[in-house]
Parts: sequence; structure tokens; C-alpha cells
Amino acid sequence: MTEYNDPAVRYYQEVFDQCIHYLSIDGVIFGFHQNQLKVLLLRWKGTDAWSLPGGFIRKAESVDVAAQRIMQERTGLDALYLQQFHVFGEAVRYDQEATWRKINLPVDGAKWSERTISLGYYALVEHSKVIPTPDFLTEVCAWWSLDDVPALLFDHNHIIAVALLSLRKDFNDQPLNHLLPDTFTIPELQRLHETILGLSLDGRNFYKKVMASGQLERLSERRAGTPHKAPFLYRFKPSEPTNRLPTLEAKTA
Amino acid sequence: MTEYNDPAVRYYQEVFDQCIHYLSIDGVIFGFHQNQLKVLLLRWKGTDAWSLPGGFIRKAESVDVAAQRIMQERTGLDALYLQQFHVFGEAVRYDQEATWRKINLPVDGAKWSERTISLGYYALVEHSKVIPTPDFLTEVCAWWSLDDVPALLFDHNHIIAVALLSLRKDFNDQPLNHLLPDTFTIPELQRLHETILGLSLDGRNFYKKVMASGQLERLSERRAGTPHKAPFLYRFKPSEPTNRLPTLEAKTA
DNA sequence: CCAAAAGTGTTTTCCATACACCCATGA
DNA sequence: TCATGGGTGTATGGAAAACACTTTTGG
Repeated sequence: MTEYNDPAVRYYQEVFDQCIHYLSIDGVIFGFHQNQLKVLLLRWKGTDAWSLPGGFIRKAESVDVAAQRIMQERTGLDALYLQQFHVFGEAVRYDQEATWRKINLPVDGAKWSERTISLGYYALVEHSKVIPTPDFLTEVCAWWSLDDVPALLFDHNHIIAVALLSLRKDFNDQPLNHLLPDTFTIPELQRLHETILGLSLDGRNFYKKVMASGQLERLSERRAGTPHKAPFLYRFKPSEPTNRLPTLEAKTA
Repeated sequence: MTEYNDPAVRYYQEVFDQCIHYLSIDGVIFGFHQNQLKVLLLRWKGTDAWSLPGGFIRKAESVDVAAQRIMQERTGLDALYLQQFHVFGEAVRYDQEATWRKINLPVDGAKWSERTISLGYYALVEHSKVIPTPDFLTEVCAWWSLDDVPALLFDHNHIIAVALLSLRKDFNDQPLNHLLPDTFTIPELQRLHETILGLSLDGRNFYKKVMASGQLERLSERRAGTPHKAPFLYRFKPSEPTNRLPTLEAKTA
């Protein structure tokens, strides 16, 4: 266990110099595929240990910009829909020594053994557009179905759980356009809602509700290549206000 | 403007040594008095500039514990009801140079000119129990009615606005026991709801709703010394679960 | 006795839920 | 033709909103 990963040590040295100490960002990137809610995870080099994507904030960088940067690098996507959802600030969040061992870092290194406060962000992305890209310390970046997520490094299982609760709390009854492709069918939208809420909905009532919201428009085409009746395609009306929460506007008096 | 406040500089040196850099906590302490929602503000020594209470996180201290500590020092209260509501992480949150000038700090001092990311907490406290206490840098700690809050230092007007929106979003229809004394009348509770929500409610419907919640019990006494009909006193049933939001419980798999 | 606030009812409206049927398609 | 999922209706129940009257007290 004393075979230190030298490039990793150098990487941390760089982070130590350029970024804010004691502070990190962890990202829960949600995608929806095959009727399942998925998250993007990273496998660390030379290990079978997985974690959430994350990173650090540069000294003169906005926190939101840092989050965008970090998530962009893992997904290849611009202008992600990001939501800050919780600060994980306990003095002891996980067993640091055991964790450094799992990812082959020197246990006694002072640099990375600082306690970190993590700012939790979740992203809603269109699954098919993502190009999963590992970072410097990892060798695999892949989607995991929420139900199958293994035991992760750090307190990342906890972070995912909190992210999911926040997502449920936030989205209420608004359609989740960021998780879907431009066009989709009503049953697909219903599966998405069911998956996030963790319950099953009545298709008739669901249809009425989303139609009543006035945010969808039906296209003339139908989904081709499915068995059974071909469902209509819909899309979110472009002119409508997005379902992003209203921006908190309040300026100094 | 070059009369530097030496003790202040020393204070910042201490903070610089013991606390996490680039990170601070700002607290919006809400109280309710005379049918008005109020916040606790501090006036800086030798100035007429006001700000929110705030402070820094020690290197091995939980963020929530730090917030408790900071708020306790300003209120004299233990075990405050605190809610983390937003991270203010823009790279430039306000005009630093102008601000340092207002509070008589050397404009070119490197120590306190670091950009800070602020973790916003709001507290709900019983107005009458608070002993407003200034800190080392301030000479007055006082309640301000939300409607009268002056132009504050930093971006604190903005932080208050966001705190209020978060409070409205969080509390939904739950009674706000932390803001009220042990006993209170239904009309008083109604005023509180109206003040926070910024709208007026129907007394009859309000009465039915809070009674239906089953969380209140009527005492035999009535509020004395009021003009007109004396209203009954109520209190929250002690055995009932508190109206604190359910703790986010989710452990590592 | 009158003004002002407290205390409680009934009616109506609306939204969420429950539920049933026909349609289109591939096998 | 039948199994499967798509698409749309109608009925019902419960909560929220609208609304009116009596009671108590100080002046």
C-alpha cells in the first residue's frame, strides 16, 4: 500500500495551489434512459472504486461557474441545467484514511488530508447527448442506474440520496424538459415522472395534467417503430417560460 | 480614511489563522414582534453601516456547528432552529474596496480582501428571548423590521431577500412554532403566516386549518389586557412531532 | 349601545383521484 | 384476432375558498 500514484500527488499539488482549500464541488448528474433514472459515476485508476464527479473551485471563480466547468468536462455538454442542493459540511464526513488507501494515495500526505466541505449540485441532462469522459484520476466514466449504484467512495451514496430527495422536492409537478430529448411521447414523460417520484401514476390523469399545463405541443408525427399503437410525439413549447425555478431576483435597496 | 482600526486588523489576523479561507457564514435571524417580521442587524463600530451577523468556520468545525455558534453569540440562545438556504458564490459579490472604506479597513490589505463564498443560513427565533449582542467589530445589535431594512454592507440586502423567499418556500402550511412564544392566540398565529407569505388570509378558514392539523391545544386562559373580546391562548402540543422538516436520512449502501 | 375583534358555522368550487372504454398496431 | 399499450372520457370525494352571523369587551 505504499506504491504512491505520483501523477495523482502532483495533481493534488496543483489543486492545492490554484484552488480554494477545504472546499469542493460534487455533482450528481441525472440522466433518463430506458425508463430508468441514472447517474454518471467515475471509476478511479487502478481500482474498482467509484465516486461522483467532482472538483475544486479556483480562487477567483464563481461557484456556479466551477460547477458548470466540472460537469461540462465529464459530459461534453454546455450550459447544463444545474441546481445547488445542499452543503455537506460535517467535520468528519467519512473515514479519510480508509478512503485514501482505496484510491492509492499516501495516507499521511497533508495536502489532501484536509477536511473538505462539499457543495452539492445536481444536473439534469439529456442522456443521449452525454459523452462520458473520465478525469485525470479516473479511467472509466459511466452511467449507473440509481437502483444499482454500488458502495461509493467518500460519502457519495449519501449525497446521491440527498440529491434525489431534493430533485423530488423541487420539481413538484413541472415537466422535466432537461432530461428528455426535444421530442418525446406522453407515456415517456409519464415514466420519467414515475421514476423520479418512485410511484406509479394513472395515465389518464397524467395526460390531463400535463395537457392542462399548456407547456406541451403535439407534433403531427408519431413515434415510429414501436409495437402497438404509435404514440404522438410532443415537445415543450419553445416560447413558454422554462420550468427552471423563477430566478431569485432581489437587488440591494 | 487612513485611520485604520487596529484591533479589527488583529481580529482578521486571528480569523485568517484559525478559520477556513474564502468561506464565510451569513445569518438571517428572523423574529416576529408586533405583527412584523424582523431581522437582527449589526452596526459596525464608528460607522452608520449595518450588516447581517456572520462569521467564519474553524478548520475542524462542522459548518452547522459554526452557524450555531455564530448565531448563538448574537442572540444568547441555544439550539437555534437553523436552516441552510443558499450558497452565495459569485466571484464578485459586491464592491470590496468601497465596502472596506465604509468600515474603516485598509483597502489594500491582502488578508480580508480575499473573495468570500458565503453560506446562507436563516434562523427562526422567539423575538422576546433574544438578547441582541454585538460582536467584536460592531457596536449595536438590533432588530429591524423587514420593511425598513436600510442599504446594508456587502450583498446582505440580497441575502435577506433570498432568505425570505426560501422561508416562504419551506414552511408551506406548517405552523412556525420557533417564532412564537410558548403560548399565543390564533389571530397572532394568523398574522405570522400572513406576514411571511405577504398576503392576507381568511380568519375562518385559517382557524379550521390550524385546528385540523391537530398540533395545537387550547389552554383555559385567555389573552388578558386586550381591547375587545379576549382571545384564547393556545400552545403547540408538546408530544407532537416538531414542524422541522423531516431529516434527510440516507446512509451509505 | 356601538365599534372592533374573536369565534364558529355552511355552501360552493375546484382539483385530485378513481374508474371504463375504444383505438391502433404487430405478432 | 388478440394482446398490448395509446388516447380520451366521466364520476366522485375531499380540501380549499367564499361567505355570514353571533359573542365579547372597552369605550
